[in-house]
Amino acid sequence: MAIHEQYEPSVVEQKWQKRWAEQHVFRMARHAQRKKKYVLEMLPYPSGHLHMGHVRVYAIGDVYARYYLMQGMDVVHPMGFDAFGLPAENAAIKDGVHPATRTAENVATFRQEMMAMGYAYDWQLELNTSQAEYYRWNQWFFLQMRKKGLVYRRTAKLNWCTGCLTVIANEQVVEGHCERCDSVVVDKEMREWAFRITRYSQELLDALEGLSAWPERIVAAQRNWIGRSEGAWVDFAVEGTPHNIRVFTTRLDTICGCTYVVLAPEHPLTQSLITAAQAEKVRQFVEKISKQSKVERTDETAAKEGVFTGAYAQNPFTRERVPIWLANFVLADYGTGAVMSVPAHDVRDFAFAKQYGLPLRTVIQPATDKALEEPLETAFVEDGVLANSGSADGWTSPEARRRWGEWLKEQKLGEPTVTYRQRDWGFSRQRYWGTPIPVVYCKACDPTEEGIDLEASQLPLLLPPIDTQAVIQGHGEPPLAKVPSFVNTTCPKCGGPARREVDTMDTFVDSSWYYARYLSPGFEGGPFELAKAQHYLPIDIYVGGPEHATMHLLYFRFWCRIMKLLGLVEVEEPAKRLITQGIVNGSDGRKMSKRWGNFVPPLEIIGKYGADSLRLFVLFAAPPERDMNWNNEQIEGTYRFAKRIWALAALHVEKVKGAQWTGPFSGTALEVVRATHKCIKRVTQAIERLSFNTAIAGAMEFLNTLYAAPAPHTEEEKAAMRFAFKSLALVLTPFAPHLCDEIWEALGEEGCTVEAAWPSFDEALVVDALITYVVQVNGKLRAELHLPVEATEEAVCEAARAEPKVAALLQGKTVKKCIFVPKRLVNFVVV
RNA sequence: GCCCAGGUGGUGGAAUUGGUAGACACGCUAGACUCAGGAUCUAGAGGUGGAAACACCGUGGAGGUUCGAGUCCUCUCCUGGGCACCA
Repeated sequence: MAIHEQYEPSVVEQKWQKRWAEQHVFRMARHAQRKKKYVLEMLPYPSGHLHMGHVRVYAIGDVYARYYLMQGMDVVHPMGFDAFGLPAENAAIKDGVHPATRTAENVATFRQEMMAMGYAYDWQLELNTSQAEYYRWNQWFFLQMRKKGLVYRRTAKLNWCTGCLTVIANEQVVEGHCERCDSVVVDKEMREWAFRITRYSQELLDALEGLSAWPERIVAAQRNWIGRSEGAWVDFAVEGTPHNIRVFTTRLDTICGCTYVVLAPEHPLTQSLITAAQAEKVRQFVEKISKQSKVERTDETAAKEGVFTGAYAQNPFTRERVPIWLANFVLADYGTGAVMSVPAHDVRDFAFAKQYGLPLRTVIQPATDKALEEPLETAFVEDGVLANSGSADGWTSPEARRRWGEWLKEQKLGEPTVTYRQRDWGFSRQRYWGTPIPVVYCKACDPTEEGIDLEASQLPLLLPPIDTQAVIQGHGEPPLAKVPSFVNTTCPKCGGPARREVDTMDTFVDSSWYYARYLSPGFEGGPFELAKAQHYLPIDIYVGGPEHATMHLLYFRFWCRIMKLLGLVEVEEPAKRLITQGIVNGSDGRKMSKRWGNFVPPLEIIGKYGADSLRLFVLFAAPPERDMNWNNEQIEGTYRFAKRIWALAALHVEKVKGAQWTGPFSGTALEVVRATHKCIKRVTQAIERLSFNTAIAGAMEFLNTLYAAPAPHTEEEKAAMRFAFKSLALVLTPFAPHLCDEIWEALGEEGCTVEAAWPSFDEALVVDALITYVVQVNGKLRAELHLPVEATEEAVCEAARAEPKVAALLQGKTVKKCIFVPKRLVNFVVV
């Protein structure tokens, strides 16, 4: 369309989307000799349609992809689909449509809607995790990791989601509910497969230090999640038996104040400790607790309950005899499943001791203040100075922990140690629509069901075709168990009859390494081409939601280490810089959802205002990392901005497109040139510091200046205006690419904006000829001066004093001091 | 309880290093154009007082440092998020 016609976004946008695709503008290695830049947004699950959250993340990534292209880099910017997963399977339960069919439809829709947004993707790199050419490498990784002892099968009380009807990982449980579907999560004793991510707990923690370009909140969330805790284990001998109770404590300094020990009811020693007198009480207690779910048990408001076992242990420090109790608040799977209780110096122990009438002993006194008042009204939990602790009296808490830790080790009674809150990553899912686990069970070769690995040559192990309605029913049984042709197989070892594993893998496995596969998506000789990975990794900028802080973002850091261990990559950390975008809420501030009737489909907005205006809106309304609300009036505002650019271009472009001016600019032309340089500087720096909203504001301000400028008449003025429009098209193209390319073309320029160089600015022209000086008297604003840039300090102060208002205030006073800030202000300090 | 973000007009948000608080935009008001509405353009606008000039007050609250504080320090309140009977 011609620029003098009315602005019609759909026409402009389709034209340029087609042209970009035809000319392969965004193809990886199009300029292979350039420095690489890998810009990536987290790959989406293809649900029905793109929503505003997607529009926002991809718009953020797109700004950088286009910006770095123009900065002369070889930009990789791929997109793909996290296509396995529950929603498609849940839909199949309802309507019997095979997940593969539905997923294919959804992928097509997603791709089409993304294209309508004009994102700068290299679609040649597209990948789909539900395709065998992708998931076969999940299976390959599984086999490699098994060889390294990083995968194992275990029986445990697992998190069973009552909605998804599958086991889920610890990371996916939020306050006792499923992170995905919000259903209640219950305990279920099951066998499952797990990755030994805890082997890397310390490394994952240490390396957080190096992630300086990750948001602090994500780093902090991971640190919390890993939950490193320094302390010591100590063995308490059980009186009259050969057993020891091993406790874990972070407060070894308080050990002389230990007046009882407590075991988790599930502790392996529990049964052997019970005395006849207490047997019935203990049995009832254990039964009661075993019926409670993890959620009930770990609810802090729940009553602390316990029971005396009848047995005693010996404190290895004081040689005292202390009773052994069981209690609901002691967790079997943290530390050693047993604690030493020091009621005087631990809030929880204090409450428990009061409740059951157990004794307290104060062994720590505040370092500075006077001694604690007895009896204690609350536990004193801070570090201090030891008391009532024999020869250790007077030591400080840290000193006691260190010295006693050494002593324990010498005596072989204990040892300083570190525990972590993080658990191994259980990845078995009792679902169909995921990667089959390449393992079989053979009664003859593998009686304990550890699983026998397939040979690498037997991969991929394909998901079998199924009668959807018969197999996917949502009853909580693994659907694959209902497919005899899949289940029944032969043992790779003995050739006898065997059964296949029927669980599939967590989809977080898929997203743990996809970023490496993008670089060579069709590669068949391994998960990816090593040379490509070496050249393009790590990801330079990774954009995605903060909700993945302790799930995907932790798993993919783990997996990167696995890939390094396997010699596949050289880097340890997958992503240098992380940007976590805020949520797009509805206009009422609530989560955008059909339920609240505040849902705005992007496609509708594209149809009404165009993709450029939508991109401008999501980037202008708030800084990328902050939450924002959709606003029907603000989108009108960005649309108006787009129309104003178009209208002014229509007015001038034809007249100025051939204008040439080599000499220095002057008069109104110079003002236009200065405004242009100012705009380039502002936008460039704003992009660099992730402040896209102010980048757009800078362009808006520039446009307002151009509106206010007189229409160009002379060749000089025309050349200045041409320069202004060229620059505007270049700096705004990361935000509104279609519109900018149209203007670029109307100006008679070749190709498209992303193939042009990012404009540079002249620092000398960024400063106005006249500087506004603020004149203060005692720090209060009293006058404004407009003086030439070259005015000296003396001249400025002189002019300031001459201002009538200032002169009046200085009348009869002594100027103690005169503060001069170049190009900014003068402040007279008077008394 | 611990950790992380935040708190600025009617609204979304600006304010690299302490230096004109409120850029830019929405909404609003007035005017122009129009038969009219919409669109568009022009102008106005933190609050209080005042016809105006102008004055005073103003970045959750209280102190402090400084010629000068949204910005730095101390304490405190509130909102959102993460972790947690974690020994």
